[in-house]
Formats: sequence, structure tokens, C-alpha cells
Amino acid sequence: MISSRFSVAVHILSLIDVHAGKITSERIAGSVNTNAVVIRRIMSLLSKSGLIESRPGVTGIKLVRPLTEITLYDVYRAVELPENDVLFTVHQNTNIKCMVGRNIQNALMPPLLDAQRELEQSLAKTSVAEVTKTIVSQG
Amino acid sequence: MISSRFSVAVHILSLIDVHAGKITSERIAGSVNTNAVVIRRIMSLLSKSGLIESRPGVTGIKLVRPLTEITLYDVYRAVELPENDVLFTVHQNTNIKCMVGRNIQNALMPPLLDAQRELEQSLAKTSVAEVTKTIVSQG
DNA sequence: GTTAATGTAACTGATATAGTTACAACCAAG
DNA sequence: CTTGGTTGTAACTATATCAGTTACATTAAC
Repeated sequence: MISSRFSVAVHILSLIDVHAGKITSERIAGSVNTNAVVIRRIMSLLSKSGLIESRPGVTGIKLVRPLTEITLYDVYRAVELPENDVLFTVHQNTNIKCMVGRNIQNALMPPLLDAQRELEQSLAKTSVAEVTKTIVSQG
Repeated sequence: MISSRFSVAVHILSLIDVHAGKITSERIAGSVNTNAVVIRRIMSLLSKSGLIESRPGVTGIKLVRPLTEITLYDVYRAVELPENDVLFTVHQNTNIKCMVGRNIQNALMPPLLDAQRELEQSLAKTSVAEVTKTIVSQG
């Protein structure tokens, strides 16, 4: 399962946009209904991926680029795949004396990487701006 | 991340097929390089999904249908989504006094379910028989 | 300077995963 | 009908991840 960091990250970006950047991590935490440190940790990941900018001591968070140019895939990648980029765990150290143990990884990787790519391309079709638009339209 | 249960399950199915059902969980564990109980636990999930059949005391595992009719999605569903069926965790209990908190789930679910469907449809394109064929062809 | 915010470290509790031991239930074969 | 090997599970451990929390150093606006 993909953790709630992803959906919380989208929540954060929407709030920043709706409040035009003039919002604190405490206020965001109040909307998400969690602790402000949880928000700041996710903001830290979004910063490292160059999606937002913030500075100690200064109230507010700036979007580096507009939400129309940030896709759900960008967010997913920022908070769920910080180092390793692989969705499926494939067991290693199999018995090379066995034909299946010797070749399972090579045989399995292509279809798994294809599936991961389909997931990512689907996420890339939707911008955070579209999600925010839906939120606003529902009032 | 999707756990290694999935790739181990494919490994198990391949071995059953290559050995025409005449194989024990101990032997499978030797090929996967893990404990036999880990194998039996995954076999239990495959049984509950109707992919294999085995009986206490009787050596061997039977494929209920041929590997040409078992897709990677069938395996994924059997071992990774036994109860809940949802890939993405969306945070709940958000603040309904806030427009974003009130609507984030409804706005986010459709694109996330689309992405999940794309992943699953991609997995469904490949049968375990194709994976086994690749394994055998690599020798 | 005072105040308020960000950025992190450190700890806790809950949950998932994989590995392991132990054992009951079962059946085939001698 | 007993023996030996196998399956199916329960129970425990170790490890990792996630989310929540407290604490505090750093920073800048006022």
C-alpha cells in the first residue's frame, strides 16, 4: 500500500494554492487533522524535489511552479520514491542451482516495470490544479 | 512498496509447473532460499484464491488451472490485496470546516483509482506461463 | 529583544513483513 | 497399523516503516 504521505502532500499543495502561499504548517495540520511536524516532514520532501520553497522564520510557503504544472506523479515521486524508484519488491538471493531461482528476477522485471510505468503515466495525466479545481467546485 | 510475497508467489507457481506438481514446500523453499513456512503461508493465500490445491499429508501441489490462464494480476490480487483492494491510502478524518479538508478525498479518489486500474490491467496482460517460458528459455 | 515560524532530531506506539520453532492433522507406503 | 514425511497454522522474534509527539535550535519579521 502506498502511504498517506501522498494524499497529504496533495492536500498541502492545494491549501498553499487556495491561500496564495499565506499559510503556516500549523494551519495546514489543522485542516489535515494531524501534527504540524508530520506536515513539515512532508513539506521537506516536497522542497527537496523542488516543488515548494519555504524559509525558517518566514511565514508562508511558495509554490516553485503553478499547480497546473505539478502532476500527481510529481508528488508521488517526491514523497513515495525518494531514493529507490522501484514499486515492486523482487526477492533476491535465490538458488542459482535451480533454473527458476536463477532466472526469476530477469523474467519478472520487464512486466513489473511496465506495470509501474502505466501507474506513473496515469498519475501524470492529472495535475494538482485539476484536483484543486474539483475541491473548489464542490464548495 | 509491494512486498516480495508477490514475486515469491510467481516463483512458487513456476516451480509447480516446471516440476509438474511433484514438489514439496521444502524444495520450493530451497529454490527461493527462505524458510518453508514462508512458502506455505503464500501457498495458503494462493489456495484461498483458488489458484492451487494441496492437501495435508499428500506430497505435491496441483494447479487448479494452467499457468496460461493465471495472470500476474491474479497472483497480485491473491497475495497483496486479500481483503481491501485499495492501493493508495488516503488520509481520513480531515477538518470538514475547511474546504480542502472537506473535499480532498472525493477529489482524489477518481484519478487514484484510474491509476490503480492501469497498473492492474498491465499486470493482467502477462500470464505466469509467459514468465515461466522466459525462465526456461534462459536456461 | 520578542515573537512566531521553520527545520530536525529523538522518542513512542502501531502495524507489516519475513524468519523461525513447534506441533497437530493427515496420508502413503511399507 | 505403524512409521515417516508432508501440509497447515499458531506463536514468537527481529526488523522496518509510518504516524504522532515533544523538544529545541535557527531564523526573520515586527
